[in-house]
Amino acid sequence: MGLFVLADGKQPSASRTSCTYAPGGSIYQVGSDGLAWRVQSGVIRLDAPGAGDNRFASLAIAGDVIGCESMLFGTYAFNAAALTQCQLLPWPEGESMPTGDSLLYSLATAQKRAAEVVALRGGEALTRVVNLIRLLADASGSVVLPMRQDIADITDLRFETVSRIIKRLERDEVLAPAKICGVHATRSFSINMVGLAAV
Amino acid sequence: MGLFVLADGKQPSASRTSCTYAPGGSIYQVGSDGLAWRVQSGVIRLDAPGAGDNRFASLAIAGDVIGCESMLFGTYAFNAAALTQCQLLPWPEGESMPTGDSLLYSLATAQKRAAEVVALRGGEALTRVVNLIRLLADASGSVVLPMRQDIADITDLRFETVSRIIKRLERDEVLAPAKICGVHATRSFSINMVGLAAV
DNA sequence: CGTCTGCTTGATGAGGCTCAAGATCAGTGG
DNA sequence: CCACTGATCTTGAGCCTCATCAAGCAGACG
Repeated sequence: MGLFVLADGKQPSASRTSCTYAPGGSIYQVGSDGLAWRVQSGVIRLDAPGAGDNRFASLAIAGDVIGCESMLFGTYAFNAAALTQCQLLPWPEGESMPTGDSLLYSLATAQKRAAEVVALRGGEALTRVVNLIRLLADASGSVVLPMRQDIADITDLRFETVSRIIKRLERDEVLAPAKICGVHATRSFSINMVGLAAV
Repeated sequence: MGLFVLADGKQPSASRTSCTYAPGGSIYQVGSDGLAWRVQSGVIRLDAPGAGDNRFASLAIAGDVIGCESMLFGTYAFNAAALTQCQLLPWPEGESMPTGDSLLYSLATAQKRAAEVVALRGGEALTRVVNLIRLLADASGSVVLPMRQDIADITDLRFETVSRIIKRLERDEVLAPAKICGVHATRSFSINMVGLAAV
């Protein structure tokens, strides 16, 4: 945890540097005002506020832009929370307004991401969890997962079911626990890519 | 396929007028090039092409912009098909490039729609179908539904399950069949709003 | 040490899937 | 108008996946 750890949602003093959030930290709340952000790393959960509860609405990962509705309406339309450690950069960079191309790119990315999230909520339970792992894995074959309950919210399963599936993937040697300093031991894995493809 | 070929083969009279598609008609295919469109009325299904099959990716209804990725990449990223009779207008209107505000608005709308579609794939079967009906109903309390199979793809249920649920809503007098000329008799309903709210 | 949060695991059963048969609907041609 | 045809919708019976409930375990932290 360094200079820009902001699990409480406060804004950094230097507005053009990236900000880091710890797992579970709230990034912004629906109805409040603030900047739009580009995700540099990590996984962010967007929720639509329901009657008292938070309904999972979407996922944002590296490259996605979140909170841009505040540029149009003045306030955020979702709650955003960090599921893993993540870094955000104010968006757009260097200008007060985004260019047309930049916006178009964000729109296309948002639609692609939405399609992926929709796919995570269909088909068998095992497939859903495996597809989420694929989405969150980095190129080097390691992955830091959100909590079981968050995975359950994303995939519309129960956390017990998610736990059983991940444990099964461990036993089948598709996932191998990989200790990363500061990350809960049950959430960081190295992936057997061949095994994952075979599932 | 030409830009203005309608599902029934007719051509529109002028290029800036809206174009109509019949239920089941293909609007565009992934990889082909063409304009972006704003949906004026009706329901459109976007699919991500999989291995031979079409995986449901998202839904577009009145007000949504579809196909804008072609403005950036030159080709469409999804297959689009009409689920009910629908009208499209080339987008942006009157200009060669959309304004920043127009794009921002489309981005915000897309994210809101994505959250709604995600919600349609979680919770109990009855809730999912009822929420889809709410989404598609017009202000006057009538609704034209897609085919059972398309509803099943959207909600990640089986078409038999969807059929049972809609029939149950009819028996509970939440939905009343409403004959509309040219629409399949099993897809057009008037809604008992009080009954629907009570489900 | 106790407490709290998150994870694992077992037993049980209900909701929705599967398979199968028939009914209805819309279009076509006699 | 009617018969025919293919597509769509309805309904039943049986079964399986996953939800539910419950108990215990593992780390983190004061």
